[in-house]
Amino acid sequence: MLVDAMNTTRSGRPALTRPDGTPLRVLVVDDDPDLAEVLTGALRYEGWEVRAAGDGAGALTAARELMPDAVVLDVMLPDTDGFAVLRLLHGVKPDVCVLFLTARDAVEDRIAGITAGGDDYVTKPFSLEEVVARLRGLLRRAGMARQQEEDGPRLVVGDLTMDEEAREVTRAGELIELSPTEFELLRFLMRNPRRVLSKAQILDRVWSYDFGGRAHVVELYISYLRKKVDVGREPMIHTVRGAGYVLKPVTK
Amino acid sequence: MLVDAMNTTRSGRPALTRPDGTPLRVLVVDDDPDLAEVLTGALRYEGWEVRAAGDGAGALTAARELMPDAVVLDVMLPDTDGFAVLRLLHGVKPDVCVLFLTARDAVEDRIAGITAGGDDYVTKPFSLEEVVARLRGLLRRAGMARQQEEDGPRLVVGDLTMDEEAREVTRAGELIELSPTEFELLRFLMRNPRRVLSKAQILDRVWSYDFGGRAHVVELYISYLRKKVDVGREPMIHTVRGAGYVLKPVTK
DNA sequence: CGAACTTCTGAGCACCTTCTGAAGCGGCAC
DNA sequence: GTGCCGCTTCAGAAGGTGCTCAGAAGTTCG
Repeated sequence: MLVDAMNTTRSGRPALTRPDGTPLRVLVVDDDPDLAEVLTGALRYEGWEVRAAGDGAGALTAARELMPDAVVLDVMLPDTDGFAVLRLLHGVKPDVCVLFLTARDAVEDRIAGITAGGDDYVTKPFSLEEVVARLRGLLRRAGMARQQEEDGPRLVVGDLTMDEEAREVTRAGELIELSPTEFELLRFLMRNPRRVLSKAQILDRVWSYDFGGRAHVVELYISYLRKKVDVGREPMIHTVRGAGYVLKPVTK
Repeated sequence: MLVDAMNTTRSGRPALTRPDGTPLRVLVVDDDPDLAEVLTGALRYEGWEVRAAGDGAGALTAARELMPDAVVLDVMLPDTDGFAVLRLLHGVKPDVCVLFLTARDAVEDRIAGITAGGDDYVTKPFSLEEVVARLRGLLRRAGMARQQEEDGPRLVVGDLTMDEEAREVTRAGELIELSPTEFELLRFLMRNPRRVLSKAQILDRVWSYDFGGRAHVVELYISYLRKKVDVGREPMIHTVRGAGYVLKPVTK
């Protein structure tokens, strides 16, 4: 029963689970407590079991207890560097997936080789949608996740489809080209179909956590999306005045 | 079921397996822990079962436990040299394949003698694509691997084909001449069709692990490839702004 | 030893993306 | 009907990304 409750995200969506149906286990390692808190919250929202640690030593202890399927790991830690932690983690659990967090201007330094093993990284500042999407991708490719949806890495709402790996979006079979932000916004909408999403919610999920701008950008990007997704067709993106936006399959 | 899950690489590609369908077993022997870690990760990503050792003694112990199909062996080890280890390994498992890792200026004549026996070598610094490709070739030639794909050492995407052994590439039947780096880049793309590959991923996989340069070279080599592969034809190499590159068969 | 090739760097350019501000539109309340 | 508020759209600035060219340095091969 407990397991059953944890099989569902707090948002009501079916959760991505381990093959045996229990929740995926994720360890968050970052020395910034605020950031760790935000990440932890977002991953719990996905229906996953999450623990946090603030340094390499704590990460190792936590990993031994939790035996996580994946680790979200800041490259810059107070006591050690990410590469050493990676080695230790692989010692604890050889098949663990790792998503590195790294500063934008530090991209070049020690990322070399990290993506080679199938692991991935995200540069700060990042959006929560991106972190979650990367993590889902990692877990799916590693065979650690059981796909509850039918067709894997493909999102489908009505005649609108999104292949996350190929980064391909089609409506009624027609290919649609999207900029990175447009793509992420649409992904968020498609992962929450028929649910009204407020501008604040969208801003929190799709834009980086340090974005100072206003909700106006959301309106702007919705209009961009409509031009590419809805133009000349029955609209799927709807405005709910005073509440937000919804993506719905066309009903007749 | 477990075996079945392991028959697939983490990237979703069908794995090269042992004749009985279980994962190939590879032992990595190198005294540089970072390098061993990267190699281990890359080989696991191929869907193989991997163990690592840091010296000759460790290698022997690990070999007795794992009974590997292949060994990736650094010629320079702290306690002994690779050739002595090789003799010991042959004592444990006479038919084991060996891929030597050697410094560029090392004694080439001794290596040459070894390769006559069917084994192979790669000079440091190497790219992971090269190590993986050599290993696949070794295992295939030794009859230790069952090819899950139909036609063995030949990659096909749309009307583009690559014979890895002959180093021959054709598009629509026409022969295309490529430089070594161009060839390896295209191989990586062809082994991951319809998947967006980031520049960092490409850099990690196709360029040597000690390459300090920037992602700019990837753009440059993509442009070289386009000139040879896509020129005057329907393009197969596509740029996904802000994400990376994809190789796709032409769709109409 | 020289020629051809391969690899990589740097600079310049064009285009794309993102975001701001301002004007326009439309529904809803009064 | 009128005015207000929320949403939409336009136009443009600023910065970023990717492509290409030219050339330097290193390598291979005859």
